[in-house]
Amino acid sequence: MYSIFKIQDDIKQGITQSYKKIAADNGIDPSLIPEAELEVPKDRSFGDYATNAAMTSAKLFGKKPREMAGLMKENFPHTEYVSSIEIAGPGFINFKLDRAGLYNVLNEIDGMGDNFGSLDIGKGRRVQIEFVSANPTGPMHLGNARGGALGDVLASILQKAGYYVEREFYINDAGNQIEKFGASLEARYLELFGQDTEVPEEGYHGEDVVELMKEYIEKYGDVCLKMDSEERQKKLREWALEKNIDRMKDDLEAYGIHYDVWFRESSMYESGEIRDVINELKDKGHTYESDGAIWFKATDFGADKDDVLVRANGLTTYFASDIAYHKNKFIKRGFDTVIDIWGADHAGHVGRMKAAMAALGIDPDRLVVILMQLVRLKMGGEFARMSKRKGNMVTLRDLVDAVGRDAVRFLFNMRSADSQFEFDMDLAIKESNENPVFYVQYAHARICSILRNASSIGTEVPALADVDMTRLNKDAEYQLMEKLSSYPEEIGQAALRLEPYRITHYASDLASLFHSFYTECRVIGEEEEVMKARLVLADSTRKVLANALSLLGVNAPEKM
RNA sequence: GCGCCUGUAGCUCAGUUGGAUAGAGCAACGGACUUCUAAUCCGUGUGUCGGGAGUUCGAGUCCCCCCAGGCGCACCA
Repeated sequence: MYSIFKIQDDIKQGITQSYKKIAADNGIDPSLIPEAELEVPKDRSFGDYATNAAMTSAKLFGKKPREMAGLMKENFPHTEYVSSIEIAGPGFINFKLDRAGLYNVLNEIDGMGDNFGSLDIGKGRRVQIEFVSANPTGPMHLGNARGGALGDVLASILQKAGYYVEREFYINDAGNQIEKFGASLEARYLELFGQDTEVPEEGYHGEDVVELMKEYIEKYGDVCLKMDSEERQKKLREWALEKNIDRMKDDLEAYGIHYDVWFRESSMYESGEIRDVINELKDKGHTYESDGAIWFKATDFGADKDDVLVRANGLTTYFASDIAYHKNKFIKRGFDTVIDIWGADHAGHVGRMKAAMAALGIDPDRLVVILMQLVRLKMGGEFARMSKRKGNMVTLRDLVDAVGRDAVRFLFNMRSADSQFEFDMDLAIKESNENPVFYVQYAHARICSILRNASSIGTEVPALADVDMTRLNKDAEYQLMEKLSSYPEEIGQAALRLEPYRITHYASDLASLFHSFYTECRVIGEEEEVMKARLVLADSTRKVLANALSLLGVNAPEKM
């Protein structure tokens, strides 16, 4: 167990003991007492930890908050880590820690290596996280880039927290949009042979479709000219889909994302799973027919409206596929929890999907949908309107090429999913030197530089047993150690609350404390014992920075 | 019209699930390199927390009503 958790437990137990004693003295039923809550005071000069326990329990004990706090302080047992207790404000109890307890973190980092920060709160539970899942009808856009950064890092965090995690990409390679894609391909194909055709109004008008057909003609010439339209579209569609899927894989790999599973919607048509799930819902009486279509009664399960499973023309909807897909995740593959990352424009879909899960007997709480607010691109001081169908968009690939993989991943993980993201392209490219990611990477490179210089004068990072850690006694050093020791807690928070942005913030904070330490405390050239202790501290910081950056999928350079 | 998300410093955003005097980065200004990387550090200030009412010892945070922006409200995905 990490020392930070031991210390917190220590204080919580102290509070509980104190409570019990006071309860006994006053004849109060101890089971009524609320559980102690620890918090970190906003102003650290108050102490390392604080509790509002006296204020929340004052009423129960029939005392004034400050009086209650005084009693609790008197009855607080002696513990290993707490060095002083003070009462302040309306009745806060502030705890200061014995700073020697902080040195433990250096041992933990040394002993655990890359596993430092790992937790077992997941207890091996199986989590699937599905993200990006862009239509294979063209290149991926900025929203996909955001979803990719969020999903990939969240997956890493959950793994670190002890969950079994699979990353999955759902390929919509069937259905209505794919038909339109085929029609668009055909139009461009014929157009390239001089025929007078037009891309359908609702089709895909982007230049990438033309490029695809040029490439196809280069390879296969006019073989599709003499086919009938249906066959031709099928041929072109199948070829283009594979092409696009391969390209998405390449682009995502370049972005640092690797999926465990690429799941095709079409596979569920072949296996019959879509038909089966529709029949299951029918059999259970959760459907009805209206205007020739088959509807799912989502409103029976709390959704705000029903939705169509089978259209009047006999074709199944995306919704039907998605139900079958999620049943596959939960039932066939047995995931305990499924996390989907969707754009905010799919918000209306959430209630109906959960309703469908409930109808299938799956606890809807096991499906967690993270709604990501949309990304707006600012270029030349204006917000660009983008559309895949119109083809006037900046792609994920463009972004990664222009701004750099590290910066893009870091930037997208700086904000919570439910804030809108304004991506200023000009700023990202022009002023990328002022990007926060470089600040963190620079801290890492600086440490590496110290270690190199030390090595060049014959000094390596010493074994911990040979180091007098009490030589680390400056404020900058204590603050750095405090931050290092809070890393596991930060992982836990990020995992439980599904908030990857906590890790970018943590990395920035840690880098900042290191830069301050660097300015205030020299390493090389100091007295031998001080140098050794600081080498260990610097190296520990380097390891944790690299650890956090690796969760983010961002490089930790040794030189910059 | 209804539902979801958002509104906090000039800009971009945090705010530990209701706690103490509301924070950080950027931008602006002033300092700091003969010494381990100045992509750095130190200092300076700015808030009707969109507005109004309410809940209580205590509200940026919770309830209600408005205002503004984004996204939905398809036999599209």
